Amino acid sequence: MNRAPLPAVAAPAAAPLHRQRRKETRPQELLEAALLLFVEKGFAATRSEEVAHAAGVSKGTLYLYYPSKEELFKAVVRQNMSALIAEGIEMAGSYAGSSSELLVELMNIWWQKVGNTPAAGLHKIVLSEVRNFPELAQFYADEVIRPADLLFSTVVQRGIDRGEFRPLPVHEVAHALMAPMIFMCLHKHSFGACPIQGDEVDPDAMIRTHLDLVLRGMEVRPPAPAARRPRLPKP
Amino acid sequence: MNRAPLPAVAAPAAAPLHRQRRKETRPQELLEAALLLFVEKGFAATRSEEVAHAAGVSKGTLYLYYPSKEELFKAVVRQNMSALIAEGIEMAGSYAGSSSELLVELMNIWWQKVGNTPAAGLHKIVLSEVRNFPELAQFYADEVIRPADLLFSTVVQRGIDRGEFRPLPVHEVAHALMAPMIFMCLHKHSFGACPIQGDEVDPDAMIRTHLDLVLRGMEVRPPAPAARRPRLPKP
Amino acid sequence: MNRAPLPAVAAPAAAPLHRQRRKETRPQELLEAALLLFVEKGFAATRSEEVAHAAGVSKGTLYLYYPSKEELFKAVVRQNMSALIAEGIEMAGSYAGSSSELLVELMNIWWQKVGNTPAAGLHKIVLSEVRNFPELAQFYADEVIRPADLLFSTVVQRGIDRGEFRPLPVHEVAHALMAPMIFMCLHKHSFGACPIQGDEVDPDAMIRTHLDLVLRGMEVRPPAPAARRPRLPKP
Amino acid sequence: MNRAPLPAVAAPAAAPLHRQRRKETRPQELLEAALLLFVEKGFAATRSEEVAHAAGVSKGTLYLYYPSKEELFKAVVRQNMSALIAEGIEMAGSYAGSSSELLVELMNIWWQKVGNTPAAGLHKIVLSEVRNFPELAQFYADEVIRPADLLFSTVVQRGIDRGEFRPLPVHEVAHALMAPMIFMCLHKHSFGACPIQGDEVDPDAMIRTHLDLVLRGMEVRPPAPAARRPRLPKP
DNA sequence: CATGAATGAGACTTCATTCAT
DNA sequence: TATGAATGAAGTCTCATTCAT
Repeated sequence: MNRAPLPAVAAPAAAPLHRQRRKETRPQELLEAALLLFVEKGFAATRSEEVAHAAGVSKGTLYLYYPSKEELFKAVVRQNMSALIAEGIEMAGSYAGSSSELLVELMNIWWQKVGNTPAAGLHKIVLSEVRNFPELAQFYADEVIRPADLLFSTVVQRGIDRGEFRPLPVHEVAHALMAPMIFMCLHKHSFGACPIQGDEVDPDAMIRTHLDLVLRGMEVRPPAPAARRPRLPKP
Repeated sequence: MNRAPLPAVAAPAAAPLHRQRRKETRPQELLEAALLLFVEKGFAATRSEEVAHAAGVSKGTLYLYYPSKEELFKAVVRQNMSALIAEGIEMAGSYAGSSSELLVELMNIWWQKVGNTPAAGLHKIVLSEVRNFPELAQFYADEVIRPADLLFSTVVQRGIDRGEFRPLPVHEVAHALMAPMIFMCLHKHSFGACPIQGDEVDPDAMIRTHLDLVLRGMEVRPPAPAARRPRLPKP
Repeated sequence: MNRAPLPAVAAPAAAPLHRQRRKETRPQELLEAALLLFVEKGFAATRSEEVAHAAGVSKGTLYLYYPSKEELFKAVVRQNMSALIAEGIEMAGSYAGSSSELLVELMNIWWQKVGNTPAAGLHKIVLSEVRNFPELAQFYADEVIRPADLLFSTVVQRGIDRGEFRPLPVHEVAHALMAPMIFMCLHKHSFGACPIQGDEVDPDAMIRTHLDLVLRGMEVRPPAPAARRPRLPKP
Repeated sequence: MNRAPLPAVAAPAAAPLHRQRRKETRPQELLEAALLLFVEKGFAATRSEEVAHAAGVSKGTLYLYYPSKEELFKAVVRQNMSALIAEGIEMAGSYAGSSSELLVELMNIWWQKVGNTPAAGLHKIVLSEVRNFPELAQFYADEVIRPADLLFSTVVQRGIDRGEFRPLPVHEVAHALMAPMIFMCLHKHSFGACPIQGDEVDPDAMIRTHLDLVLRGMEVRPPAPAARRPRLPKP
């Protein structure tokens, strides 16, 4: 594949300072470099030497902190995962406004703090690599999917309880709410990063429309005349 | 990574017809085997010998038809791409019912003929590998994204023109409609394929809910009292 | 250590014949090359590429036949081991002469067929590497040490039974008989292979003397006057 | 190979005396640790960090005393070599008893002071590594083999001169006497250190038998009737 | 003196690709 | 055409050695 002579994605400002000791900050620097490269090129196409170089250290140093490329990968996932969760949880609790507004707020913040962050690319790597790292699947489900599901389900239920939303299957709604957000993350770090003619997707506009549609669709109002409503497929 | 001794994903059903299998179908068989394996393990983790073996031929034969693994990969993408598009286009035109019903129908069929097909996994590989195969980006945009966008945009516009839907930004709506479908495809071929405790997502239920919400959100109806409607974020 | 640019210990007569297919003979050739190199330099100091080169093939080919350097090593031991055993067993049986003569005969043949063979060097590698390959210990004990012990013990017992030898602890005698033989093998492939001033050990003369002494010491004769016999240490 | 996380074979018994341990003894401690580890795992499989750790110092400190692992190895050999020789020489001279008794005494003491000592393992490493350290060969021959040969040859000659032993080739007899001793040392540090089923060799019993046989074989007595003596092989 | 973080040459191993049969 | 043995570039990882602190 592409094999530029060590791109030095984030080459250290001052190269001459060789052999500086920074045991405390090294893991973090390596993790950041690795996140960027894994997201950009995928796990297999990222050489461990590239990661080291991008973090401003030599090949050997990487292995001082992570015993293998696989472990480095998992560490990247774990680190960013925890961050992801922390974000979501801390904002869930005591909200006074309407549930619609809370949802908009949540989505909004999530997009700002996660979706627009390099960590958003994490979804892409995990998606690409779960089959090769089966242990990540459960981890991701426990640490990301379920908590997020819980968060949104709770808010949706709150809206139903308060009479803001019509009765709805909360988990499915939660998924329907999140799916386009995740989708945009994935897009941003795949097609979105390539120079494509005529495919300008504006994430913000898309998300705004998505919320506009779905929130309206959740409102408590008399359904449209039966004749006009299409029959939804049953599995 | 996992390196089972050549799992023979689709071992030649009928070996007895010694090297007399129709040579015309070789490329097709190779592409099918490759699709399955690329989807399952990713591009890099799939060995060309595995593909050959799964297609019932020897390693050398693969190179008789495709000059490299990269070309094989692109051929897989191209072949399945075309199929994807063909499906959608052919049904768009002459539909008599309501636009809502048409959308439901389209989604429905797409899910049947694409989403539930191994070809759906294509999205996953392309997503994972575009950055390593920049040429695929434009190709994918031209062959998949834009046509699909066009298809859905047209139907949405039709609905607006016929007074079924309220005025809406058609492209964004098209994306909002498709995103959860694509998302489900991706999920199915990543997390969905792993044995996870407590993450049972039912694609059909989710999609039904998604359509229910969005179609309702598109309907022409007096908006909710201004006070209750949350302010949507502006970029 | 020494890093000559691929010594080609036994470089193939005709180098130009690249890519000749010899699936049948390859394992044997590799094993022979490996035996020589392992004996000469030890396991760790032998690069797998050297072995391949000495066998006239490329690095990759080695791994077509043996999955790792460790497995290659074990295969070398196993192969030569079996040979060793076969030699010993086949000569044990029906001997008509005196037990002394039989012992001399056995030692003689063993030295011709094993001691003077590259396989003799096997003792050295195994000795050097057992601690790193614990599984070899049992293997070697079962396949080499015990059978050899049995062979010699049987002959010694035969001699005692026939009144040729005085009553003796057969196992200890067996070991005392073999030890100098093994020692010579080890010497031959270590110091013996180095150009040393003033250490000319003549294996044959040494072995002849060893047998002369020990066989005489086993004979049935009135012991020397008690006064002259030294007290042997008791553990 | 085996790569336990630094077993600390001889971890510093008393750590509290912070970096105040007598600097004079450092080299000695390093040599001892190195001897143990080299004997146990071989030269290549012993990491210099392990040696340092076992001696209770850091990796860097090792290099303050020995410029390289090779030099450390040679120092280990040299140091222990001298010890070996010193032992033997000092007792040879003024002995009053019979030569048989002197030999038994020598063997006895050697086994106590060398054979049962970690230094005995030295034979193993040197044997394994001479070919990689050619300079050691001459050194070892000069410092160990020749002096030992001289020592034993002298005693044998003394026995012949005094009419205790029959005329014999003294050097060969010296070798025949030593071989089983060396052999037992080697065994002790290779197979002897592995848990093997059914190969219980008792070094003391074996050595006792060896001496019993050989000393008897050396006695001045009428040879057995010519007819019964086997013809020894001539080279 | 001592430390231990950092380095980088070098070893093992994989696998896409070639080519004699 | 088809095969599969053979190749060798390239990647992962180790560890002897260095050197800033």
